[in-house]
Amino acid sequence: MNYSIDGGIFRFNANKNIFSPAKTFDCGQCFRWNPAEDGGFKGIVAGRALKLCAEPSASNSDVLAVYDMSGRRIDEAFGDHLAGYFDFGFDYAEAFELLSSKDDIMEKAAEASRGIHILKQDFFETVISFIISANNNIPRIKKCIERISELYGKAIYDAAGDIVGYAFPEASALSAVEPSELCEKARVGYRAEYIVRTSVLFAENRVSYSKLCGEDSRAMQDEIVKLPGVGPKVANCIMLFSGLCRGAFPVDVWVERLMQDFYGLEGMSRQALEKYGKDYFGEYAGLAQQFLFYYKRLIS
DNA sequence: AACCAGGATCAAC
DNA sequence: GTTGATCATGGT
Repeated sequence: MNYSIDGGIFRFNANKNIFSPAKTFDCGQCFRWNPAEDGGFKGIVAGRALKLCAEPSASNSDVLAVYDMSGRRIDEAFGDHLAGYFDFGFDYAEAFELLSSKDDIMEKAAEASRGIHILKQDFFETVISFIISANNNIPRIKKCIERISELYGKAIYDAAGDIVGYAFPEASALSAVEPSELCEKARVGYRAEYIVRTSVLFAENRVSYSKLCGEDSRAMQDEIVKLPGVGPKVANCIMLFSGLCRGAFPVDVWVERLMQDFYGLEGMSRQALEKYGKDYFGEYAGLAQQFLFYYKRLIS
């Protein structure tokens, strides 16, 4: 194990691949983490409002502290849950070395992306979030998700009894919403019907994380693309960012461009690029995609 | 005012 | 199986 945990304080073994909250939250995989005034981060995970300490500096690069919004440490059980959420059990150093040896571009992208982790996010929340992401931009995606949470999610309170945030809604709650209402109030546009129809499938237990996690990645993707509003790109995002499959390789406009610019792959369909990425980068293709995505946006 | 945003869907070929 | 118009919204 490359970390220990005590009362919400994570201590890492000193190494060059120390977890970077800033990069991890900024690479487009999650939508409910935001920078705090003091350099830390605030976010909602599993129905809890959390505060992370500032990005570890050079002087204390081995510590990460997590608190609730009243400044209290989180309990042990939730600390274990967060260790899974932040993917602290995975050997990023090994994956880093493997990918860096692929080519010079990936080596640079990996170096720039050092510290990015692939979060294991709640399956239903990830599905709905990336349905919203289709043909949309990140600031507006975040606004839509916050509005949906405020409208249909449970309120989260601090020690003083004040509301400090809203959990992402249960499938049963979203499944009962009228699409026209979701469109008007949450401003999700034509995606409203997809969101409700998909939520119904979850509420009826027609699809679940536990049913999918045993399958191979092909069968997994074939099942997930059946969800309304979910195509190949969104399905790959769901598999990657909910912890189902590290070999997923989402191809969007950015990846399409960078595969042209970085690797000279012109005139290829997104489906062809997805296959190319999975074959070329292998079992950690999803991490490679995140490195390239982060690197491309960094230098653009 | 057109164009774009971490695309999906349906019809037409 | 693969391509093209269409989709609602807000920012530039």
